[in-house]
Amino acid sequence: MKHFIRVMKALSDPNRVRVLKLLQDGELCVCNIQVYLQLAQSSVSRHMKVLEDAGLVQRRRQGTWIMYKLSGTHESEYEAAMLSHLKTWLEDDKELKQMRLQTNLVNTEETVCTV
Amino acid sequence: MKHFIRVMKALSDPNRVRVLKLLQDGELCVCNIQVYLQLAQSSVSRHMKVLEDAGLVQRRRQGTWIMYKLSGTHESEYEAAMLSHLKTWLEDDKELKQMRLQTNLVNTEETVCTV
DNA sequence: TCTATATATCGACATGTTGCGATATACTGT
DNA sequence: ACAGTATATCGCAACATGTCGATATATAGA
Repeated sequence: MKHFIRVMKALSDPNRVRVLKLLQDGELCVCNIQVYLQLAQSSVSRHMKVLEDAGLVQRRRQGTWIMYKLSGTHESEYEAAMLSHLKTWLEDDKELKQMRLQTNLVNTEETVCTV
Repeated sequence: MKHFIRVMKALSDPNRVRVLKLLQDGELCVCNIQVYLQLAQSSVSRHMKVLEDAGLVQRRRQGTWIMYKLSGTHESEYEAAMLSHLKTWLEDDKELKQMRLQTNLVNTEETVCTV
């Protein structure tokens, strides 16, 4: 029950859902995510910790960057199922579409973490 | 997005998840749910409102009782998918098992809303 | 209409969450 | 070792949530 609640809580915040949708297009570092969410760096960092604790994202260090991606291995079936659903859910969301267009732009600029 | 968040928030509280698991065994009125959750009546009532607003449960009045059951028709795919998952999820939870055993007991006593 | 029962709503309080800026930590390159 | 960059953590304020008791509302039956 505890872990299920943790996953549901992680998915209960719009900004965290936005991150998960962004990560569907590929790995991102905190500094990039910050640009899309328009939040303070400390806020983004905390959201990412919540997502990681829920088993929804994985991190790896690449120099000074921390790269986040959707979790591939799953502690429980909850994360796997929810990440799978999110691939199709919210695809029509205008705000998310707009945000992900920006993702593509940033990914082609030199500011991206192309490691 | 708004509705998705509403569903996730509704599922982010252990007591509300307990209610949904209880309702898998059949319709229940607030007074019965109150017994299982061991909460004040006003608290149960508010939890039920959250679940209803999320489209997860349906209510019908039967005299002075309000009978709640898992929602059959769904405004969005989120509720349907989550209710479907919950049928198999958390089935091994000891605390939930214990609670649902009590359900069976209560359902055979005259205290039940056998309408 | 009056009483009893079931449920919903209100107000208050404690706790949890989200946001921020400031600061600490970790790594890179010089 | 030092400076620069990226990320995490801390402390605080604002807001949301969960709980309760008290009260309001709705229905059934006398």
